[in-house]
Amino acid sequence: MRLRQIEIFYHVYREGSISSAARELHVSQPSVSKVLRYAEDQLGFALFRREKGRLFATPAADELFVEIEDIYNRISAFDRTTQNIRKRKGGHIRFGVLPSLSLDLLPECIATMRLADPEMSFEVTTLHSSEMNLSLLEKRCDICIGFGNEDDERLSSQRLGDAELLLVAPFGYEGIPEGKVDLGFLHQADFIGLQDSGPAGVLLSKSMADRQIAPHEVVTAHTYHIALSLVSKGVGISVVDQYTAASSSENDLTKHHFVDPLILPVCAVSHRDSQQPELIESCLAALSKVVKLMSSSQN
Amino acid sequence: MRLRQIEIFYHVYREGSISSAARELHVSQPSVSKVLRYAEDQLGFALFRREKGRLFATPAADELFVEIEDIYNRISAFDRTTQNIRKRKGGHIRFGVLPSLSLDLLPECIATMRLADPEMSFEVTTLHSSEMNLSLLEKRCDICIGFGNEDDERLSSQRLGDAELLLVAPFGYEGIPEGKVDLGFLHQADFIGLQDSGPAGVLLSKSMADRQIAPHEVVTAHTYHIALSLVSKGVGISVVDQYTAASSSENDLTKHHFVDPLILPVCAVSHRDSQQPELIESCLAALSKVVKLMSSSQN
DNA sequence: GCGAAGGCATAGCCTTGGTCTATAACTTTG
DNA sequence: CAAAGTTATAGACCAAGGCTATGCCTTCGC
Repeated sequence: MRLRQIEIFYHVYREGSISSAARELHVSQPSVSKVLRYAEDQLGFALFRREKGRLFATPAADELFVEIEDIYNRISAFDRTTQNIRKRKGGHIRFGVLPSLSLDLLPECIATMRLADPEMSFEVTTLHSSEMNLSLLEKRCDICIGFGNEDDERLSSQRLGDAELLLVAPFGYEGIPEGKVDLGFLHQADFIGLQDSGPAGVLLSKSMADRQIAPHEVVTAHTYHIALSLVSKGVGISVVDQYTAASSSENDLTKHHFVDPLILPVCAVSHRDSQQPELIESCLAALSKVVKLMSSSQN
Repeated sequence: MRLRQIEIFYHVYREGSISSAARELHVSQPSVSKVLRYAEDQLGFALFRREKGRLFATPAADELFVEIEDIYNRISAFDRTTQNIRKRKGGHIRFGVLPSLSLDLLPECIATMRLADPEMSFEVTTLHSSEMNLSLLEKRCDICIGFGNEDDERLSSQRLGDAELLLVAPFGYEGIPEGKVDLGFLHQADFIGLQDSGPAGVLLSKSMADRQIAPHEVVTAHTYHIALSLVSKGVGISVVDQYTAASSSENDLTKHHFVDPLILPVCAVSHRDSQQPELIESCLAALSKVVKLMSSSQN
């Protein structure tokens, strides 16, 4: 079936009539009539029964429409994408970024880059650490930003700056010292852990294991949002990176640095043989600048 | 962009070369070359850079491919559907059925109907009670089977038979009487409830509320499978319909009728103005027969 | 360094999908 | 019974997309 035939079937089915489908598509009625008829010939079965000069969908048409509706919507989306590409003046970068960095760090970076070059456009997808490499290799993204390094010959990684893990506790949580907190404070404490938290989780677990610190994990949350909400409700304390902590809208919690800071590299990873190396390069430079600025202003 | 252009772009991108895409598509190389060039002209931007007689995907091509890959897969699926329709000899019925009826009752029905007419073909989707009406009205299904009646002018419902709710308990659960059990047995018992369990849940809650029976709901499960697994592990007791109980692979549990049986109608609902009323009618007759047979053999 | 092999592009030709206008036939409605 | 709506057919036309033949460029092996 040709695309035009799919398009016409879609409209005729929805409108229930050839004439109004033709009006909707801004073509003549015989044109639609002929294409539809031709499509049926090719398919080898009827899509509509003609009765008393009216159309009635056959069971086969009902069945096909279920699939076609979906295809049609995607093609419309695709057409919009081509329009966007055509209208673009400057470069276009597709970011893949950790959910925790998507609310604070990346918007800040994009705002800055847009100031430098208002013609540029951007696209942002949130990804988990484990999805980033594949996404870059399949060229679904141009730059991924996360914690930690790539592990693939075809990718190149650049350290943008550091992210520190902070202790977050409900406001007025008892026993928290002024100033910095020792990691040992977590021992036996009611703790809210994060499932699938990638490099940040690995660093924290490892640091605790080294010193044989074992918190009492009362809840394992699936998102940072839930974890922080639980903290602010007094369920327990937790440890998250500084960007997550900063972007949180919860205000019933306090943030604390550790005596021996837990530092994660914030890295931007990109494909080595990008088709637009200068553009990527300038983005990475801008990102690096913004991250350093944000880190210093936060302390 | 034409469908043929999408197809050709898809293969050229994947193969990385016009010639091998042409071989894959069983057409000549100049043909592919020309269509691709034409597509680029229409789009208004290049999809590939030609360098030293080789092709290199542009960033725009990377971006479009992400969407096209998906569309292409769906069109392939659509083509398979049209092939299936063309090859069909007898009728075709699309069932929408509750998960709990999909493992035992419906397969039995389909087996019986295929014996009666080996030319018929079937399609089965599992749906929740709340989705059935919409699915019928949008003609995504021909017949839906669930507990309870339709509530729409355009649909017609037929009672196939009854389903009884049964008490399921771990093997050797203490205090269960021989023979039938009173609903009051549930009072204060460790109970495994079902979230979103539709008419069955409504009937049970209502019966319990009438008699002020309040079990201690220790777990709320999201699927019958999990609930029955929990029961067999001794976590508590539960109440499910007879078909779910019959289809369960758990063998560490016992099933018990209630003194005052909780009966739900098993109903088949279909669209009033179906395009194949005789077919639907004969299916409903067969369904009704099988359900009655199964009910009697189970008791 | 040169010929062979393989990649892409162009030219010329043909088939067919999809458009139009004009017209006919049939149904429903006033 | 005419008016207005529907679908179908006929004939003309254009462009999308297929083919063969050919040429040019790059890369590879001798």
